[in-house]
Amino acid sequence: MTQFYSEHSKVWLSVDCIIFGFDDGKLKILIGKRQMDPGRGEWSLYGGFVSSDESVDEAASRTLYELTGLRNLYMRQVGAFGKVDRDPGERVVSIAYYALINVNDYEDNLLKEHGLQWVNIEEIPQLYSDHNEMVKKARKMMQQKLAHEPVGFRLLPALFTLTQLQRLYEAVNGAELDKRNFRKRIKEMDYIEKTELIDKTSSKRGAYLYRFNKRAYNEDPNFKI
Amino acid sequence: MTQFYSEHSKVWLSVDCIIFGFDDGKLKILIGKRQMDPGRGEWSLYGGFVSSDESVDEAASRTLYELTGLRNLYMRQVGAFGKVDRDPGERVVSIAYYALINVNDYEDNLLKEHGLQWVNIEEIPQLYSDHNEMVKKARKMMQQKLAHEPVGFRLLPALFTLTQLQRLYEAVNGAELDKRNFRKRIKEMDYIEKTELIDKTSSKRGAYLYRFNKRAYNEDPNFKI
DNA sequence: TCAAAAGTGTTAGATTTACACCCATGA
DNA sequence: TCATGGGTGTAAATCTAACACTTTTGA
Repeated sequence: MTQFYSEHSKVWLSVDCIIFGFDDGKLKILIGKRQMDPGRGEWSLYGGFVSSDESVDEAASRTLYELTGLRNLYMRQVGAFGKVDRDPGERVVSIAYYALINVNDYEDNLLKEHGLQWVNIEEIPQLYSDHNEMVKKARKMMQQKLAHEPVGFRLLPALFTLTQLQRLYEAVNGAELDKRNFRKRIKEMDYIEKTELIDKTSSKRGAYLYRFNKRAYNEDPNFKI
Repeated sequence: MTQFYSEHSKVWLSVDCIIFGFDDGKLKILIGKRQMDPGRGEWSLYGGFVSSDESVDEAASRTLYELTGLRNLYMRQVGAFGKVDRDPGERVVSIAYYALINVNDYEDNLLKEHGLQWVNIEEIPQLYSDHNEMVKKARKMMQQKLAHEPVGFRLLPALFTLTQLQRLYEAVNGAELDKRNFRKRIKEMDYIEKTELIDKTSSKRGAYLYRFNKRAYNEDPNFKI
């Protein structure tokens, strides 16, 4: 096992997940009270260790699955966090990932089971270790991503109104958008399809429901890179 | 030592460096033939192991210093590469970093000492393990960075001509730029200062030399983020 | 005197922003 | 009938892209 690199030291590798959700017009993440030492009781991201038979990406997927029961979530690596004493107990280097989920797909009983809750991104308390840094970087990367690729629908139900979509963009960017300009821009995106369905939950008149068309997106020449 | 996480397995952590330089109008990186097993003799990035008393960032700085003799290089993390079998010998997870250096600061004897050479970014051969992936991602990130922040001067001498700067942007973007539009854009950047010095090495008439003013950059309200 | 690189402005087109009113409905 | 959120177009301003000639000088 140690034939090549035995003179070097090994470290524990963990993954930590910044799980973004959108609810009540606000961008939120899932955090919980840490249930293990060191740091028991502190607010923390959900994480896990990378084991020897899985890649780091797989460890992140597995951790997300344990937490949400969902597979194939949209997930991107944020980066490695490797200060010597970032973990108060041992030398642990952590790779952070962010994921986008539709909060409706997330069952409330899982929140209790894992002792987690949704917290508004603007009101994150002090977190364990360097987790606040991770959240900050994840948020910046996610903002950047949303500005260039239509990943927003992953935070919404399969069918959504344009107002919902606009509120989502506003929450992520932290700035209000002009309704007419926003709709003009969406209309140019062939991969956001209007359906004939109408949502009446948020207005008397009702609003058309839209959906994301993945095929149209992949065929859009503007996004062939 | 293992009081908290002993049920989990540890891994070796390495850093790999994508060192960008600009010479002869071309964007290049430093690669060499690997001098250790496994993979001896294959083209490879320069790397090293993270030791127990240094952060991952420090390991990258140290590795860059060993290689170049330079400290405080511009350096950014590319990300963690963690496939199970990415290293043919052992489980090694690697954190890639890119760095920008002025090739004139790099002494040629170091090239020989480390068995390295500058290779045009468009002509990178097949590299050891997943190093080609690292280069690809590093290049994309560097492009992105250069498009939004004036980091280009780190690839140039302290004094440079506008033509040099333009060639640099062209090499990084892989596309030609219009000379007049480019110069107009540069003129608006107060942190790129014209000097009274003239460079005559590349033309009979001579071209004004410019320099980057860090203070002006930090005070530029457009870049307060 | 001429080859080679440096330097310089203007205009058309495209994109972005600002802005206000009518519609449909359930309470 | 009215309060609420849904839906729609135009014009000004800004930004981007295209484009060609003069200058300087060493060989």
